[in-house]
Amino acid sequence: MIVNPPAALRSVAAGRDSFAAVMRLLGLPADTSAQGARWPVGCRRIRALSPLFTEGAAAGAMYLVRAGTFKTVRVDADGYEQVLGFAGRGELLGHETLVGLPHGSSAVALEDSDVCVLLGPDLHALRHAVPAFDSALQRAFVHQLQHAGDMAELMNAVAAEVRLARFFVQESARMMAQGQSGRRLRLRMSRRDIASYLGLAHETISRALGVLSRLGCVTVHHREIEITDTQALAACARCTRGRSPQAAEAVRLVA
Amino acid sequence: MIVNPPAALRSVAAGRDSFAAVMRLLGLPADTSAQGARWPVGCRRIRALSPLFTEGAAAGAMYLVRAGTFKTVRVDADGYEQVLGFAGRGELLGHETLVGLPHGSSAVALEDSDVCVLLGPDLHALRHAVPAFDSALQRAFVHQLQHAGDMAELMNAVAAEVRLARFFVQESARMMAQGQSGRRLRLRMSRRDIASYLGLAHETISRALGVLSRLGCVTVHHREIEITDTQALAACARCTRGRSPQAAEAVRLVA
DNA sequence: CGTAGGGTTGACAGCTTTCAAGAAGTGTGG
DNA sequence: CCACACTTCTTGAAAGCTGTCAACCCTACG
Repeated sequence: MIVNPPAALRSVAAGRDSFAAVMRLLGLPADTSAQGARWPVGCRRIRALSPLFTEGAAAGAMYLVRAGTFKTVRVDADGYEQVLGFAGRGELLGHETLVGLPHGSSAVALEDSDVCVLLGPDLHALRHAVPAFDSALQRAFVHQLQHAGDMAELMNAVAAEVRLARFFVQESARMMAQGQSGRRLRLRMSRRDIASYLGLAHETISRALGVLSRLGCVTVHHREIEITDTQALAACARCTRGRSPQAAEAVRLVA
Repeated sequence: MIVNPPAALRSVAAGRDSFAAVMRLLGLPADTSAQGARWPVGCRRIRALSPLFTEGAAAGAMYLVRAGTFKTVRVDADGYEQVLGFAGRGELLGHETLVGLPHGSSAVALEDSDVCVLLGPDLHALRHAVPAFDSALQRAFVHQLQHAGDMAELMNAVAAEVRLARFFVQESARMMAQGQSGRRLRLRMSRRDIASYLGLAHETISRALGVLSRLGCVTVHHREIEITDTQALAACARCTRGRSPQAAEAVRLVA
């Protein structure tokens, strides 16, 4: 059942890891005695700004982020780059592999990153051989589907600061889910990426950052965001329509 | 393995169907001799405007739409109703059931509808017993994940007419995927639902309809939409930033 | 040292939101 | 069958926010 990786994968392989490591990354008990635990899994190192896979290409493997961050993007008919989401440690990329469809989006590394490579054939074999893995896969899918709802929530908010505040809240939650503090966000993506993700112009992101900063919600140093007032940030994120009264005041004071 | 449905389900049951019917709805060959083909499947009839399930409730079953249309909605912290999507014949609802999570959104019938009920325990059993069913489920998940990308595309467009045009294009594609003509769209949802789905005010939907109508892309009669110029509609849907020149002209002529 | 890319800020035009009112369709009860 | 109430849809006008264009600062890098 062990498959030799195709030449394209082997040439960039950065070593091998055991399947047990994959299970750990998926948040499962690392039962090294379980079936398939010793199954060798290929790894790839992707340099910053390099693509892991490209939209439209045949999906030969699914990837599990071991370290680093990726953005998934889709290029519109008129050449506009739409950011669909960001993936960090423990998240899956390339789910199309499971059903033999081509990749629906590209994945680009935002920093030097490491991924585990789950080849298509192995994927099916492991899913049947290791029920816990299958469950984890289903859980990851459901989480991603719920994330789609979160995205709608982001776009639903009309005011720019509200969208940005919701983005920070979601990122903070993601950090905390990984056991980190959640008060400090180190953004790996550019303002332009955030803008594309939130459906705004990148200049608007700058301005919205200024507003949230003036509100006392966050302090901004380049790409380091510190959430100084969780309550205020949450309050700002809560209002769906228009701006929050305080935010309007903060804007008025500058003008 | 056959499970008695809980009383809550039994009380609204609208009959039973065979598992082969489920397979057919999922686009699989109706191999009545296959394992599990005779497995009885409960059905429910949902009246217009009634909920199939509610956000936050424990997910006891997954549902396959046999007839009718549903909208999936999530209520924001401030009470605003966000429409996440629409589901028609052959589409799945309540995927959280697979992993034992509560429903992340509510599903409301837009017209009198029928669904097949796939109870949680049965789901797991069938997935293992019938590989083709498992594959179909994975395929449905991947499709839904790709649909999340389409949604980002919708929200990404800045101009209201462009969003609406993309919505029509997607709806038309969905009709055609079901073997229908795709030129006539019978909208089951209100303007307000479309507005929520597209992240716009419902008044803006009315105005955007007027623009597309004046452009000759579509003709509007209440909730009946006829696509009169597929090319022009696609052209309008294509431009990501701002309005198309023709659309701007159409708006200018009125004023 | 010069270039390139990322980030910030300003000014203006343009589009959407909001508030408001009216028209049109739907359903119920007498 | 009609009248009434109710919801949906449409249209108008003003205010406000974002997009765009532009200039500028800063850092990284060759």
